[in-house]
Amino acid sequence: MERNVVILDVDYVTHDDKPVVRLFAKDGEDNVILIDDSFQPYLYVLPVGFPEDCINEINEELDDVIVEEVVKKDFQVETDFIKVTFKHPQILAKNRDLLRGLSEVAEIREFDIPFYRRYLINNNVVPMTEVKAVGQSIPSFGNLEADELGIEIIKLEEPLTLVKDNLQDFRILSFDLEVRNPHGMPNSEEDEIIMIGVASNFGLRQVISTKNKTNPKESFVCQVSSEKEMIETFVDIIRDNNVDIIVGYNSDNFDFPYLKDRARILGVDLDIGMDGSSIKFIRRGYANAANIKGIIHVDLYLVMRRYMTLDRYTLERVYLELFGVEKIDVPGERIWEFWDNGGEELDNLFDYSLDDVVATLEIAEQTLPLNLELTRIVGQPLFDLSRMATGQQAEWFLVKEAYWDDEVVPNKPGGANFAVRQAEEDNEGGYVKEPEKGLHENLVQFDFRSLYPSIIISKNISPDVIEFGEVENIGDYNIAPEHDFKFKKEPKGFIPSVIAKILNERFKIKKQMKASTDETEKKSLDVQQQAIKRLANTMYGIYGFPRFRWYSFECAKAITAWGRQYIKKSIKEAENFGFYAIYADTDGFYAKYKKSNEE
DNA sequence: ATCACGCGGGG
DNA sequence: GTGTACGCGTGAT
Repeated sequence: MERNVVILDVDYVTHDDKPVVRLFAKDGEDNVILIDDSFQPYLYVLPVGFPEDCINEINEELDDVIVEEVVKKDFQVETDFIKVTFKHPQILAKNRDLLRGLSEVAEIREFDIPFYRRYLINNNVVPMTEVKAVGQSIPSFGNLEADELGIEIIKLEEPLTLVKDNLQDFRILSFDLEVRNPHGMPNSEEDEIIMIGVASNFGLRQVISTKNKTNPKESFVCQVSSEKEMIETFVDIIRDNNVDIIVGYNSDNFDFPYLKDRARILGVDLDIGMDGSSIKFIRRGYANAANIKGIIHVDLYLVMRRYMTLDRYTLERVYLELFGVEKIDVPGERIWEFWDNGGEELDNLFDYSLDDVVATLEIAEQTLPLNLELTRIVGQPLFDLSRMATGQQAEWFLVKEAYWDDEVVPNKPGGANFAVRQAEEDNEGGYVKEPEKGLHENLVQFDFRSLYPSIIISKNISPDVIEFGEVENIGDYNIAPEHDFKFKKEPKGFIPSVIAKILNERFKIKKQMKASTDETEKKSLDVQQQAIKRLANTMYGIYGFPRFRWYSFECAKAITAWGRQYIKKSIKEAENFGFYAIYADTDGFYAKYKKSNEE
């Protein structure tokens, strides 16, 4: 059978000792899980000497692996690698150190790329796009029973093919808890949930509570008899409304953990996952991320920290910044009093609860389009992408590009290397001319368009074309000011070529945008080009952070050195025409016109 | 200066 | 889960 579905998320499970990728997808109101058991984990080994010697050594040490010689590019140079394919990602992880320690092994590569991410990249499966799935509909898989869960399970028989990639109409639901906490911060063991606010982009506006407004007739409150019923009602709302994306504000750290604790205490099942599973908390560094299989949970707090630069990121502050409107505010430590006192105060608390959850929804509607575009460009799930730093987004984009370029990706800098790098002085950054005090009138403004990306492309700044040794013909190189780092003019470096490619894509989109007469399409194209711009601008940052794969302090220094040279040169040039810069920063300056005989 | 530590958001 | 945030301000040394 074949069926067009939208890919929402991905994971893998172990079935008969084999890793099986599961793609959580939707076809309208139908939940579909696609099963693919055809993909196997692998890593690359760089041999010390003859590949055969290395292959023999690996075969002696490891059972149940496929060992083969392959030619891949390493910093653009065709290189003999050995590809080692394992039966399971965990077996790969277990044998990494052993492989690294072998005498014929110089280096291991691509050993730390999560299995599901490798799957998406290598199979060109892009989350939040519509694809055609060809396979066999099966009644059950592992502990999944299709009828029982009300889903369809399709075992894939052919590679997925893209149908549509600019989908926008996802069903978004926001939620927010209010808690009765008279003794400081809420404690889930003692403090009950008193309200659950829900709002959606398909018209839902509701607060579930055990109390009601003074005038229940014209009320948005859904009154229930207990906290337990409150949670059950919330679960039903999620189940019944075919939700694609659930959003909250700080919901990774507060709402979902709290909800899960209370549900456990009250004996409520939170089995809202497409596979019948409950909310799970995935460790990400020191923080947890709340995950529901088949429903994408986006914590907007994390998104907003990347989306805009503010001194604080409270819901109120972010909302004010985005919409210029003050929200209703109830101080957290007084919520319990409003609840207990009832009357007008309780009415206000209900209004506050609804206001919060509606604000959260509005923020989602404002910011998710960009993140959907980034998801499709980067090629990793929205759940992951919304929790990545921009540098990580750029890195996973590059990992994908590297695969299709036949490049083996560099390892993350680490270990002893890391300490040395960290000790290095900070990169100088852009040129800043402190603004002159006073009120300036009749200023002219000058700035470079995407200065750093342009420099990376025009000077071919890339770790794979940097030359540290003596060179024969200096004319074959771009020489960075101040530091004299040498970059080959040919061939084009990996990162410059990737940036050139996406900026070209951006150019095409902007042209389409201008030509388009459809407002919705225009808007969507605009978001696409913004997403690309963000990614291109982040590439510079990739060079400057010591824990990224393409870290290169030399490249980072060369970019800013050229940047300073360009801006200073422009200021000087402007002076020749009688313009005097009163303030400059990195890629632009403000100047005023002065007559030649004036001071 | 340098370092270790802890915080953010949420109620 | 082929894993272990991050960047900044504070107060102590």
